[in-house]
Amino acid sequence: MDEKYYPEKIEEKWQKLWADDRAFEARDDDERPKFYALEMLPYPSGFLHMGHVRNYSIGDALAWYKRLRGFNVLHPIGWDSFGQPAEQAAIKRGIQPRDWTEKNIAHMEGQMRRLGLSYDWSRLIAAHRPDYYKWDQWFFLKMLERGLAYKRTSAVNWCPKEETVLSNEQSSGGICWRCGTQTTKKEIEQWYLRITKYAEQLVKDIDEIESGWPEKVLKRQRDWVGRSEGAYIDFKIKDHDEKIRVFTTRIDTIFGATAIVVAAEHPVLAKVLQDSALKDQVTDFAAQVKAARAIKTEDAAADEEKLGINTGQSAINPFNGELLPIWVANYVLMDYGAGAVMSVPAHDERDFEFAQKYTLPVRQVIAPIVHGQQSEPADQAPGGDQSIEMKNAFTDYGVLVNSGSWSGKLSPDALREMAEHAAEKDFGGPAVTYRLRDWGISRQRFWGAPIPIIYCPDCGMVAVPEKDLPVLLPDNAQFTGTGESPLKGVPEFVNVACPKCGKPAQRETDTMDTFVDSSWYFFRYTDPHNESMPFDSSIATKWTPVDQYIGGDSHAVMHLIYTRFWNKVMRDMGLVNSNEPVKRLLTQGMVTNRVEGTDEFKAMSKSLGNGVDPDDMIEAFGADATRLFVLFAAPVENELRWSETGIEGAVRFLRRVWTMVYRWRAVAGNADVPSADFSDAARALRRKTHQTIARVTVDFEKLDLNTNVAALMELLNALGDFNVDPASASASDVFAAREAIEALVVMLAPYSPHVAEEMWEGLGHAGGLLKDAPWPTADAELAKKDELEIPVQVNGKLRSRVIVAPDISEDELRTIALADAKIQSFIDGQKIVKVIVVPQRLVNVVVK
RNA sequence: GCGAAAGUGGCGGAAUUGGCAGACGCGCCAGACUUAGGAUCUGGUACCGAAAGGUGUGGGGGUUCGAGUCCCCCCUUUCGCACCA
Repeated sequence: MDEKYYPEKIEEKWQKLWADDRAFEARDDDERPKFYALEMLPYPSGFLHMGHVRNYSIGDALAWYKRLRGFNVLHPIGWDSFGQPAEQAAIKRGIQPRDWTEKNIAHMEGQMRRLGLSYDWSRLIAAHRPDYYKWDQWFFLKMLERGLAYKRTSAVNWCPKEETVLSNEQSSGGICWRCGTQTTKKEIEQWYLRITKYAEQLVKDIDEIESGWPEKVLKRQRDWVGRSEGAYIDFKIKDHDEKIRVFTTRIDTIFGATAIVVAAEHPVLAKVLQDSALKDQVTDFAAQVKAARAIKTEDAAADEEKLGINTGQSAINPFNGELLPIWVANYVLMDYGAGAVMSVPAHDERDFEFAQKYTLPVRQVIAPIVHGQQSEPADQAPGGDQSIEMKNAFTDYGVLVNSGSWSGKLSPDALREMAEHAAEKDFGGPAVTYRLRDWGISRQRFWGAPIPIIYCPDCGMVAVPEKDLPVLLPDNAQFTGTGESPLKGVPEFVNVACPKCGKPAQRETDTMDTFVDSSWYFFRYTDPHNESMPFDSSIATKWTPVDQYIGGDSHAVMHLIYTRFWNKVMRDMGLVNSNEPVKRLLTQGMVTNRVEGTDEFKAMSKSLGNGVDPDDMIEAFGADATRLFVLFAAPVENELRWSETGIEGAVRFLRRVWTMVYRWRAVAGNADVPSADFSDAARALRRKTHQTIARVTVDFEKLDLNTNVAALMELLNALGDFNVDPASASASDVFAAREAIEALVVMLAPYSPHVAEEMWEGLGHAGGLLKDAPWPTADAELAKKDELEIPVQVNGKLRSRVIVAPDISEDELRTIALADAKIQSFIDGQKIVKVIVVPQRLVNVVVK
């Protein structure tokens, strides 16, 4: 240990020692309790950014902490290395995605190592390497066997000029991002995974993770699945054999239905319109709606004017036999519920708006409950059924009116009983719908795992046999940027013998969505070199579920719902035991920086020019200070505003710790508890030491890392206040200082591991690594104060403080407080109404 | 439009969950050491006031001996959802 702190020197030293020692490799046969700390695996874009640094600093601090607490810690890292940017780079620069990706990985891995992150590098994985994506393909085949993977045609965004498929983002506003042509929808065949089969579990099992996941993420998961309880009702169509099925969550309002409205795509239209005079008109309208929808961005939909047309046909309300006109309208969607609704203008805002526009009758059938009593509907005689004036739809629950024999019932009862009635009479019944759609995984792209399917002219669609996996991506694809899968242009890839009959056949040229790779990667970490299975079930069961997962909340829906789905599939395959893959989730906040020339803080980005390069920070301040600052500057879930002066403060702190350790290093050797009494100053220091240990330990469990660092700073300040010269210190003073310093160094390790290791060595612990040191233990007795300063209030205002023994009785405390001269002067002749004594806390004298 | 969360010094943020508001750091001010200081160290720093004291956690009301914390209304900001029947 040098006299001065030179980050670059010691950081390199310890990184090398850790690597040589393979210090952070987890062992499957370690008997200690396990802890799985995981950060979301990065995309190898080329450079680490500050968001990564924050993410990994949090994860690494936790991994270090758990290691020091005696856990067998698994802390792995890998690369989400399939995906679009590699293909874009290939198109732009005429290089192969593989070369671009590998180069980026090499560079970013160097950056990670310079940060000194304590990963188990022996478990590194990368999605684009065949030993990984082989198992994507294997899982696909297993899902195919289980009926969980299937192919169907569906509408995608299509640019008619370039003849290519576009993602939603690429056709934003209905305009092709490259050529500006108006895009259309096109039906193409795509592979899907049947995630909807798990919709119910994806909602229900939230109970299991409720305590460990952020509320807002759980809400978004629930919303995404969109479970909705209600009822189906079949409306017979007059003069036809057809029925229209409707889904509603408000069957209690069915007597208020004044129309049936169906989606433009509804198949029943063709049937009921066959002989209708209105056929052409309605068909034209439906076509217009479909065309408009194809070019609409999704967020514009809600603002769109409601449009409809009467088909001239009628449906029969099974509850009262009433005839309802059948309309087609743009606000009814084919892909939700049944693609048709009963329109109840009085009690649904959308139906109300629609009814106003087309002057459909509004009939109130739910009355609000006022003071526990039913009130009569306004402007309407009891029992009447005429259309009435309403200013808004009344959408709350209430009491049924104008609803035949159901009148007088409360909405919640009516919902249940009317659905049961529909079931008994066989025209409907209780039903649950979900917004969740099956997961389309086909991509007409090169840089992904090939879908292991072969099309044979004789045998049809044939799964690639397991023994033939992996289906390798070729090395020589051409990237034209037309949007066609580049694999189509590689005959060696496409042309293959049919595995069944041996005749010439063709491979599927679509590749998988990269979310497939990231759905199960953290299971692969548990057994990354397995050549016969994605992972050994018993090993994965030992390590999973993940104890703490850390990442950005941009993945609150997609990735996390896919990985929860995948976990459940793997459970049903017998590969894992748990229902949920992740016990605790932390969504860390963004790292922002001032945008040049403004007062605004925005996420660091190249285009805004407000990015900060981690390498520059490491060079200027060291990895330890960079990491420390990132964790100290804000609570982990908050936005983190970058500050150059802030990071200087972190360096300053580390330097002061260093100086303190250096001062005491020589005399800090004796670990025996001295027989002589501790001075007041030494007792105060020990109190602070033990209070800090207790506080840091609690805060770590809550991941309150910013207050944790503050506690360490306080401990250093207390050491500064302990104004004793090491050269002439008594044995008890040396002991107290040593205790504080060693605790400080060990507790600093999760934040700034290099400097902590160096100081630990400087304190005479040469030979062993700090990671094997024991976490300090808080002694509650030593942490106790030997006197308390109790605030004394008069009428709730602070007027004085008294110093008392911690074990003072309530009566004594009251007496001492009342005897206080200042308090006396404030009471001064007034009558004492009562005295509130909160033991250990405060006294409040109430006077009048 | 609907829903949720959050508003605390010049700034990032603390506050044992109803009990001393502003821990810790940044910044700023003063001093020391220095040829020098964008280094280091010491002290100060919510606001008003010379002081006694008063005021203070977005605004207004309420509950309570006591409210940053609980309840009601309003304002602002951020995020999420967006015709989901």
